[in-house]
Amino acid sequence: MPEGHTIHRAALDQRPMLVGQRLDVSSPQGRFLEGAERLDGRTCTGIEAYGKHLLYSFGDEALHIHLGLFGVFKTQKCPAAEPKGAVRVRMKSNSHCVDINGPNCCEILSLQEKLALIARIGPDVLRSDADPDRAWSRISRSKTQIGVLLMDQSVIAGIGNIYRTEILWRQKVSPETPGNAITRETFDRLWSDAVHLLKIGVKANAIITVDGVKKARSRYGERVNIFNKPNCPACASDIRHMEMAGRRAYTCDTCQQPS
DNA sequence: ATAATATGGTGAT
DNA sequence: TCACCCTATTATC
Repeated sequence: MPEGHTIHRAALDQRPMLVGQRLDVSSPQGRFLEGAERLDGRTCTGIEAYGKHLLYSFGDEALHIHLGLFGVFKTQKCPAAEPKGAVRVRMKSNSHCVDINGPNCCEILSLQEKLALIARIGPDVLRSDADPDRAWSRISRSKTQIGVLLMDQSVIAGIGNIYRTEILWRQKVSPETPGNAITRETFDRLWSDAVHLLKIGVKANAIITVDGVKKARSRYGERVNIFNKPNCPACASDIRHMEMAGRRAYTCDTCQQPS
């Protein structure tokens, strides 16, 4: 589930459930007992997403959540059901209960640590305050392949493995193109398409990169163009895949040119 | 039914 | 380079 759209969607969903209320915070699984005790009974003052990170503010301190590969948020109305699975954190307001299972990262940050985290994350395509020039300056000066750069959260935040593959295919750019061979015009297209697609992702609460598809049926299915697919929907060529930034990237050598 | 795989990133080795 | 986090879907029998 978790590329940037999932986290921004969670922020939108959970704000009205938690913000402005005193929360009962616990760790049913037991691996966040100290942190839960520290936050228990305090008022949640805001929820903000930065790339794939979610920050629940409690005054100056913040609960920092990163879902990793298989962490999940589960929300329900009160009264809450028994915790299901390994619930690291449960936060209950008067009205709702939010459970977080299997996060990669679950910690309390001081104000200073929170600012440091935000500072090391690149511009987030889903944030209106994002500055694409920061990403452009990194990309245009780098010999690293664009497929690697798009996955580097310090260069550009929010894009994950599926969006990387799909954005490059839609914009007909080979993932193996060096960053410094990307023109400003091409970069602008990549950035705009990322913004466009992740916004759709927030709305649908799913990754959809095929124009005209509205609903998510299965995980891939008709929702993506070439990710995990054998053939290109545009030209029917074989889709080639390679390891890039530690994950499998896909490309169509006919449709996607180096630059 | 059970097994394999992955939309991610950190910290140890 | 690898273990970890331990969910959800997909693949295989």
